Amino acid sequence: MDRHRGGERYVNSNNNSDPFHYKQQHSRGGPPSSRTNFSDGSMNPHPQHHRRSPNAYRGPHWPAFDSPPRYPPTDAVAVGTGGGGVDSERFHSNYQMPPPPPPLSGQKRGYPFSSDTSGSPDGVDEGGFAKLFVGSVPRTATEEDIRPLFEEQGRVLEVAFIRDKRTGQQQGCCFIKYATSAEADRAIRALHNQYTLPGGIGPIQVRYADGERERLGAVEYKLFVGSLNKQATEKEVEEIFSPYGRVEDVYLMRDDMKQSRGCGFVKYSHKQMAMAAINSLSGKYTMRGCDQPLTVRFADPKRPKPGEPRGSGPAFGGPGFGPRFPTPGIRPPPNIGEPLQDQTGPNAWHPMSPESLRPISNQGMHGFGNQFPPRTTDTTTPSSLGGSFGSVSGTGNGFLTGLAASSAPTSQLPAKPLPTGGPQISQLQKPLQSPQHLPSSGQLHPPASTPFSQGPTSHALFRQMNQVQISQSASQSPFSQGMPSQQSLGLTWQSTVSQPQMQRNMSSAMGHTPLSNNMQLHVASAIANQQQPVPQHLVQHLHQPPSQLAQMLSQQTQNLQASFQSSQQTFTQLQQQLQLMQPSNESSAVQQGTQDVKQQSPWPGLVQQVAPSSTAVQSKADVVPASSTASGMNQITGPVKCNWTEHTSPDGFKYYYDSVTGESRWEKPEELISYEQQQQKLSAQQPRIQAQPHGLPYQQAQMQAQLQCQLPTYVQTQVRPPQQLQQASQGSLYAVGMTGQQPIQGIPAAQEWMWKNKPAGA
DNA sequence: CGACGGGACGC
DNA sequence: CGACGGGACGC
Repeated sequence: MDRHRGGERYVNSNNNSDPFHYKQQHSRGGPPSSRTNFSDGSMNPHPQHHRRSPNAYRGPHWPAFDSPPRYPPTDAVAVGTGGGGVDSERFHSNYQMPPPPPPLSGQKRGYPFSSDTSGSPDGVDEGGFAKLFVGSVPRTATEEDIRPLFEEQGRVLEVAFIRDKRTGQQQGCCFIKYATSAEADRAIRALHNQYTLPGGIGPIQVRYADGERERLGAVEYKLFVGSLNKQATEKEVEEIFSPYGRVEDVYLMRDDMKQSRGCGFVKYSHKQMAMAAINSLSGKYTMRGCDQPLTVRFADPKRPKPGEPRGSGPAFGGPGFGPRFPTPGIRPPPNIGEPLQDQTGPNAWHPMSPESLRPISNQGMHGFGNQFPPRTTDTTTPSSLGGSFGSVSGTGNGFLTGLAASSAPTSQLPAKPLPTGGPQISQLQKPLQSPQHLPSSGQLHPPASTPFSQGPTSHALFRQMNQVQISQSASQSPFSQGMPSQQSLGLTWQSTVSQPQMQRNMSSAMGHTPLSNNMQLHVASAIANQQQPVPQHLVQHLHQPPSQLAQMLSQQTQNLQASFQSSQQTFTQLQQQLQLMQPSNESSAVQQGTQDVKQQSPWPGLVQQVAPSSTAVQSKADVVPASSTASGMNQITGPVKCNWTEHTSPDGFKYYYDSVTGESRWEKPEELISYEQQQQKLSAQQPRIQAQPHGLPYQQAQMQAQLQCQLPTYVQTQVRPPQQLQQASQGSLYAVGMTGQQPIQGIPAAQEWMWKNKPAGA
């Protein structure tokens, strides 16, 4: 059980085995009717093992369908160790439907982009609902035990226990119908493997019911990845692929001994992401310790195993080859070879905004572009979907995530991840990899959630935060163990501290910047894997009263936040610049491919912008506690910065989002306008410092390596010559995000370190 | 150079 | 009735 990692993988899912004991049947859950009382979020009727921070969203108030919640309500509660009381008794079978999500505020046309899979404006999915399958439900559970929990995440239309047809006894699982996939998604993220019902043996499993994904038009793009380092973990693989889009799932093929076979599968929710990954990685990226580059191509349809009819099986498209259309209605582009632009996206909406397509289009053809047979090219999707998918889900997590996210302005999808310096980098840069990835990844998913930070974003955040807890409680997860590397610098200290606090800070600090998603995720994972070196200064204080310690941490957190903020800003800016620059090379860039784009990437700009900001931050980073977040940010941003970023809605309309305030509008904000003008001037003045394609990365690598060995992440952002600032900021990101880095000196993570640093050809 | 898991899926 | 058998890109 290590897999299961969907969007947020590595949640250490302990799939305990089933608890089928208990009996007692119960209410059926028809549509809710009367009212209830769980007005107070606090009423966490289900205390118990892993309850994550209690109601992220409580009660009647609907969390998220509105504007981006800036500060997720994390009343973080201690990690549930043992929850106690159970007030389930308080519930009676009456439930009140939470009020429908409030209308979007401030948006002209309501939801510019629906957050649900189908893309329907009213937020209702196909058939008006999205059904989830929930496993590990104690047989004794009643609707009262379940519904409130799920209602925290969305409008629950129905709760239906699966029971033995004959005996009527519950089977330990149930179906939950949500009004939309966005809500279902949220529930998955928030609850899957994260909450153990009273009487339950393990955390509930929450995922789409068999066939739901297909029914909802979801599609996944599965890539086969070969030539992986056999020591690599799912997480590491994810990191390599995340620059091209949110990685929905990573599955490594292992032998009986659980040894990796050196190959596996990576899933994305959009073809563009998959193609970008193929074009950028296949044959070009070599994992540390490997002597040959990765092979990345669309996966063949899964070979159906006898007797594995579960799930919708081949919903359409069957395992083999059938129609390869993602969704019934949508058909793939005529020519397969033609990558780019097809909107074959699973979802109906036109996947990427025009701009987004631009970059991507470049990828279409490149060295390996044609590695994959035509068929796979676009089809893959369906088939994989149908074939393996019905049952796939495991993860629960992500799935529709991608879809939901897609609603977001995937606009910048394409931007190619400035992936590794070039085709043949690798070994040395290995560590670098990540940093490079990050930026792009930000572009990939982020924007998505940004505007509507509600759904995905905030949830993701939550989930991540929650996971932290989980991971901690389940610190022995296979993942955390084998990944010394994860404890990337500095972050470790958090372990000692109060998670809640940390979470709160973090969440408030990073909640909405477009690029922040990733960071959150990484940060969370980093935190989750703490358990190791604790910075000296912290150690010294360990004997202090908790309160003080907490405070200290709090401060550090702030510092961290500052760093993040600046990093985020940096990337945001980067992103902006990218946008600015791209227009110029529209299609002309097509044949140039990745590399070129890379060069264009705003390194220069970054430097300029970042410099001032980082500087500002520095001073504060170390000392200033609280206020640093807000003020620091502004300062960071200084004159050169603008929180507004332009995005394109699925329907092609541009809109603007303020990463700081969370505000979004259709009209272009003055600030942005002037900001852009400013930028143009700058870029005009400073021609681009052509970062040597390979050179830069390498430098970064070194620098990072050094930094990593010395300071805690947040400190890294500090002082450094402007020129290096960019690196510094990246370094911090990297540190945070990357797991695969070199271990901190003196703390050799034995094997990991070994293999990672193993000479390439070795 | 490898190729598909994860518990469970009603009315 | 149940699921076997066949099978495959490009490097």
